[in-house]
Amino acid sequence: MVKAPPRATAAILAGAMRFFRAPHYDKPDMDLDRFDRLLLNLVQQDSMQTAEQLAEHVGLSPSAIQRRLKRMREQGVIVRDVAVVDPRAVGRPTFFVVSLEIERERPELLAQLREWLTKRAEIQQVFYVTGQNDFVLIVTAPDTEAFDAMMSQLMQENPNVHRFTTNVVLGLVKQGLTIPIPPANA
Amino acid sequence: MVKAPPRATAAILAGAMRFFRAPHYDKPDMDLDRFDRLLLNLVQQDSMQTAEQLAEHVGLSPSAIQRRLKRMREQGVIVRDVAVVDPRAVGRPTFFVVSLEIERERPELLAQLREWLTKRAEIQQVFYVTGQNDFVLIVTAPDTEAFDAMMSQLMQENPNVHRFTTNVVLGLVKQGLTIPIPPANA
DNA sequence: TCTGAAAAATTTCAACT
DNA sequence: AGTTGAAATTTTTCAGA
Repeated sequence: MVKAPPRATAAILAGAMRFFRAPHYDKPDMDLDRFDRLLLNLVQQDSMQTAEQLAEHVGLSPSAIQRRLKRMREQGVIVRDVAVVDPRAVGRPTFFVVSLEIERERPELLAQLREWLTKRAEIQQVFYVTGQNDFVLIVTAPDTEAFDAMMSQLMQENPNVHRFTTNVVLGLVKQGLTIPIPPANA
Repeated sequence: MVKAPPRATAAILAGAMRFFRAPHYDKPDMDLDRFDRLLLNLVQQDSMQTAEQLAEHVGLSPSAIQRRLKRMREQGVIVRDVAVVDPRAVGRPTFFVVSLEIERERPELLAQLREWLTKRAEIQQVFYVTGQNDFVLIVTAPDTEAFDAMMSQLMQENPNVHRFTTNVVLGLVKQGLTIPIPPANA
C-alpha cells in the first residue's frame, strides 16, 4: 500500500487541476449529503457569512460548518472564493459576446488557441460549444478600440480562427457563477 | 450565543440593488486610487486572504486594507463575495449558451421577460445584446431533459420570444467574473 | 488617512458524546 | 460525524500622528 501523501496541499492542487481539465474527464463523484448541499447553496450567494450564521440556517454547530467547508475546499468542490466587482464602478467597461469559428483541419493549433484565450485577462469566460461557432467568449474591455485591438491580435496570432462575430452587450441583466444544487443527488 | 454581528446588511442590499439595475442607470464614478485598484485585482482572485496577507502585497497596514475593503463593499464597488463551485463535483450539470430572439413590437413584455430570466436559478447569466438575437443566456441544467423543460416553459410564458438557438457547452475552458482593473483611472 | 495597539469576534483544535 | 469549550488568529475599533 502507498503512504498517505501530504494531505491538504495535494488535495488543493488536485482540485485546481480538475477545474481546468476537459469537462469529459472523469472526476469521481463527491458524495455530498444534504448539509453540504445546503451549505454550497448558501456560500455561493455569500461566502462572507460567519460559521455561526451558516450554522443557524443549516442546523449544525459552527464547528461542523467549518469542518465541512474546509473539507469541500480541499476536495476542490469549492474551487475558490472571489469578490465580485461592479463593472460600473471601475471605468464602466464594455462587455462583448464573441463567437469564434475555428478551422478544424489543424487540431494541433487548438491547444494553442485555448492557451491564448485562457491567458488574456480581458477574456472573462470561454465556452467550447457545439455548432458552427466553436468558442463563445465573454470579453470585457475599457472601450471598443481596446476590444478591436485585442481581436486583431487574436486573429493574427491564431491562424486557425476563420472568423468571428461580435455582439455588444447593452445590458448585464444577470451575472454569476451560481450552480443550483438540488437537495438530493441526481 | 452572541447577538447578530454589526454586519453592513443595508450596504450589501444596496450593492445588490445597484448590480441589477438597468446598465444605463447613472452610477456616479467612484474614485479609486492605486491601492484600491490593486486590492480589487487581488480580491477578485481570492477574497479569503487575510488583511495581513493583502497588506504585504499592497504595501499598507492591515488596518488600512480593512478600511478600504469595508468602504468598497459599502459603496457597492464590491457587490458581494461568493464561493465558486466546481460543476463536476455537484452532479455534472450541462451548460448551454442560448440566444433568444425577441419580438420588438411589444416593449411592455420586455420587462416581464427580464424578470422571468432573473428569477430562474438555472439561468446563470443574461446578456442583453445588439444584433438579431436580443438576449444571450448561460444556462446550467442537470441534463438535457431539464433544459428542454425549462425552455418550453420559457416559450410558453413569454410570447414575445420568437425563437431561440441552443449551443451545448462541450468544455468550460475558462469561467470567472474578473474585471481587469488598470493601475490608473481611465 | 495612515499606523499601531487594545478590544471583540471568529476560527481552529482537542477532548468527548 | 457532531458538540462543547478553550486557545490561537483575525478583524474591528480607536487614539495619536
